[in-house]
Amino acid sequence: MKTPTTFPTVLRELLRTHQAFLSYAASHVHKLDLTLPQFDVIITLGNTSGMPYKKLGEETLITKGTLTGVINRLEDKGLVQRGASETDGRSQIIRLTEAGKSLFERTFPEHLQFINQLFNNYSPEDISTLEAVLVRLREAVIAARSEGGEKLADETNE
Amino acid sequence: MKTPTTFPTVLRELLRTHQAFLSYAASHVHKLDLTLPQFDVIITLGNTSGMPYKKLGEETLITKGTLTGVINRLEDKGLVQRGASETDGRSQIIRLTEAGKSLFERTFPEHLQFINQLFNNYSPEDISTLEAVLVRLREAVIAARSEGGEKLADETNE
DNA sequence: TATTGTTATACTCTATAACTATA
DNA sequence: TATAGTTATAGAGTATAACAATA
Repeated sequence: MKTPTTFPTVLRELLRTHQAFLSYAASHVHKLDLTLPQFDVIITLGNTSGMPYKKLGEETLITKGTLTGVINRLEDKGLVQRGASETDGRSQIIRLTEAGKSLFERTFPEHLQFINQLFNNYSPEDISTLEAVLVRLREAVIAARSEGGEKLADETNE
Repeated sequence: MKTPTTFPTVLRELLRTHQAFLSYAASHVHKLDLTLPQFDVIITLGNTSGMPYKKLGEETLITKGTLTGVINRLEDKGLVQRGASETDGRSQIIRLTEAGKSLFERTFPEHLQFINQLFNNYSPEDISTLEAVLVRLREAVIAARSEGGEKLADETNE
């Protein structure tokens, strides 16, 4: 009698939707010969004039050791490039190359089209509701994460 | 002038929330010495009396070659076990061991508590809205996936 | 012949920690 | 001393294809 009955469904839906979405997104991205993290870097850099390595890691949630490899592969593909920072000798600025920009501009609308298609039968209100809910959800996640999650055990049986 | 302005925000939110959620969920699950796919298998098998290998793969969206490895590792940890099918000599039934059940029962409520915490300041209406939106979203994803995504190119430049 | 699951291969991501070079 | 990024290592997931056993 400890397990609440209100939330399991949302949890399941959230996880399953996640999975379905990620799985489809991955197959979509693979057609571009990119992995999900690689594509993430591309769209994060898209419409910017580049950003420091460190910031890129924070935005994409890719840890620094991993990020080096991801960027290397994108560099090998000619999609991004590293440049020195003007202000900090330790820092690297990562930006899209022309090829990278072109890829971004070609694929981002397509990606939006894909999303668009998913939201086909949603009313504008549905969309703004979803958006609002997602924003709050993310903030809650981030808050929970920075609390270290120790609170979890506290109230487990209530 | 091609990029619509209505959906990018939802897309960003969706992706970022995904990431934040997955990232936190992963760190949460790692405390149990499990990976996300492994935990996925555990909760998929939880509250069931086991299911065929094939069905497990369909539920978790893990492809068969990969699933063998995931199950092997869970078997090494003593959390799941394989059994022969009564009706089909080719088929394997995967179920939780006692240790696996105990883990599930211990951690699932905690997981719910984690989710619960995220939805702390949500009204029941918010939750049912989110849930309904997620269900529709997933259905759309699945529909899009089974269409093979070829439609994507069709209307890309409009 | 088709299907279930395993094996094999090659690549990518992940976490972690040691290391360098700048600050 | 602290920070930015790289390098090294080991483990795990991924896609793909070839394979064995059963249907």
